[in-house]
Amino acid sequence: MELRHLRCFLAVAEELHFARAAERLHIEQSPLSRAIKELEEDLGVRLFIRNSRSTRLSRAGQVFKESVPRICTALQQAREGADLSACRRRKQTR
Amino acid sequence: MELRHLRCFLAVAEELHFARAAERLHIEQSPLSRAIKELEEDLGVRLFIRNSRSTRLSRAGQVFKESVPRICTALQQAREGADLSACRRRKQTR
DNA sequence: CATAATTACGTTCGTCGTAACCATA
DNA sequence: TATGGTTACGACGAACGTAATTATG
Repeated sequence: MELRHLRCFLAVAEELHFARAAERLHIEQSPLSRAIKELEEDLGVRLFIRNSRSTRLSRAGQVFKESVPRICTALQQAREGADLSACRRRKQTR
Repeated sequence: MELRHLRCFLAVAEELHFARAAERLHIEQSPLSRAIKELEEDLGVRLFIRNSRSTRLSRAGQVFKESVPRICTALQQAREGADLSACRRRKQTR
């Protein structure tokens, strides 16, 4: 799994539409479709139920969607924490 | 930032030695060095203080290291949550 | 001068986009 | 038959490994 997969998942989970999600991500539908497929294979679980007229979250997809924000928050906190302590250090240093 | 970068960071942060960390990751020292550099550039912060004889965490690196486990936990929970609900669904379905 | 990290360089693999394809309402 | 998702395929960029380089204790 890579963060790219999570970004793709989130877009599709929110749009429930591959074409719109792809547009939002500034990529084409084809790599998006593949990314979701890769993620599903990695997890061993189908995240979306899609027939050729509609896309909706599977049960597993719903649960997964709920946990993604926690990952994003953790990532952001890591970023900010590092940045903040570097700023403080820069202050101390001069 | 990609998860690859976090895996690399964690290995170096724990080993405090690029060669050992690389070995542990089953990659060479060279891509590892680059990955750390990329991460540092992405964060805009130096994570390790390294001269050619030793490697140690910077202040920002220490803070970052503390936040990485939270990310890993969140990722694992997402994985398990999806997997679990898929199992439950399979049970229900039959 | 030995050890540890980085840079140079060519190769390989992954990801992309275009286009053809398949499925269903 | 129009719409929406997937598969095929060639091109490009990112990541790798080997080897040369730099730096310092």
